[in-house]
Amino acid sequence: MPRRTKAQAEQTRSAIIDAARKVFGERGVSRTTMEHIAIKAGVTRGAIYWHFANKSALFSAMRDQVRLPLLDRMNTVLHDSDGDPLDSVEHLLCQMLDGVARNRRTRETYAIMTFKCEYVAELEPVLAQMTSTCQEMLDKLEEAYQSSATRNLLREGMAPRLAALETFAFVSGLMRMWLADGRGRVVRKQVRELIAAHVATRRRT
Amino acid sequence: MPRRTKAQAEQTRSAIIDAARKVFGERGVSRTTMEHIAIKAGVTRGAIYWHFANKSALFSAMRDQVRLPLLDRMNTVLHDSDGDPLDSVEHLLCQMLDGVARNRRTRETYAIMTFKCEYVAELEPVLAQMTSTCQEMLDKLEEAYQSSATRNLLREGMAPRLAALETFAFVSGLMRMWLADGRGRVVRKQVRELIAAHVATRRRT
DNA sequence: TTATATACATTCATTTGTGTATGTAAAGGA
DNA sequence: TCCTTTACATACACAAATGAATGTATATAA
Repeated sequence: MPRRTKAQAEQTRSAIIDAARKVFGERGVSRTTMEHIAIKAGVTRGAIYWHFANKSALFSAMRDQVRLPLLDRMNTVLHDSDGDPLDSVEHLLCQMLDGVARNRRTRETYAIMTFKCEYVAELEPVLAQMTSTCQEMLDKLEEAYQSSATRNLLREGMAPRLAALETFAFVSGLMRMWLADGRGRVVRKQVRELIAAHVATRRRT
Repeated sequence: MPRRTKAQAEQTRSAIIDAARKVFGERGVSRTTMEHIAIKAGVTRGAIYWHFANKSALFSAMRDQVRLPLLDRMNTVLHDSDGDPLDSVEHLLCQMLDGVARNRRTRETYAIMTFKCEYVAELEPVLAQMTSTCQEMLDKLEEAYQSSATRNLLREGMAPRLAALETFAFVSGLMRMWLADGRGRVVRKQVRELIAAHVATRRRT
């Protein structure tokens, strides 16, 4: 095997991440071996250990591929303070679910993070990080609801903080249902309606 | 070690399950060894293999300790057709979250099922079972909302099916948040209000 | 009372995975 | 052109972990 150029190396690196995502999805994170990933990627374990310190580093790399774009979108969508904040919330939720629906990489990664890994030991910090991301989104949501309350757009008697918590619980659960739905399509076809219905409960009548 | 009587055997069996729950919670399911469990339970692996075929059988036994009671409560609470169905729903949701809050066994088991196990291979059927349980609850919820619509108690323009799906997503996410909250108490203190607020969005004004 | 099944403990063979160490050939810089 | 570094492949040592096999003493049924 000749030594590869830098561009080729970058390509194998991403091939390794792709392979990891597939195998993680099939066998679960803890049951997949570096060897499994190597075979799927068409390299040897040596190559993987060259690019990543260990399995959890590889896991993190995979996760970052979807985490960072999400953070971007969250900030973008919830921060255009011109229109109706409730529209922004609805738009964000649709974007999030749409991203999962349309982008295979995103979908598979979320499925792994939800059903195919254990948040202990080296992955415990990941859980903490997720918690802080959630906290951030919670705050953003509360802001949006607060802002819509100020503009007299929020349903009366609805506390922004509680509304934000409820919305967050809703998307969190919805995402989970979507992923678990498999080929059932029970949830997937109605996602848009569901989100609209949810946000509608926030709108002043 | 003398041979134990049947009652004693039953006691060791449940001690093994208790130990498994603890170790699963600490190290995650796939990283816990039969040896770990055995040590925690004060027995040897031989004892565990006598009572359970393997780790996933042990996992199932642990799970059944909380799953079966839940099914009972679901049927009980959502089936007393005298009162306001919306009250029944609210009561059920409170019961579910309360169960997790009050009963350590329930709480730890749910935490394991949510964050500390991978639904692949032998645990794949577990996921399928969970899906069917969810389906059942969804149907029950839809029934309740349908019934409250018939009695003119449901908010106008709210479709029972969508409302049920949204409620389910809500509890599902709420449970997850509750479990992830750890000692933060951000969510836990407001659970009752949250549930009340959620069900309030269903009530006709 | 005796035989048998029970409820474990102990031991063993085998597999499997990890991390590292070492090998290697070509890329890239001087 | 030559030397160093890169990007891997190969090989090795070590540490679990599993499940089965075997041992054993006693409940328990007949």
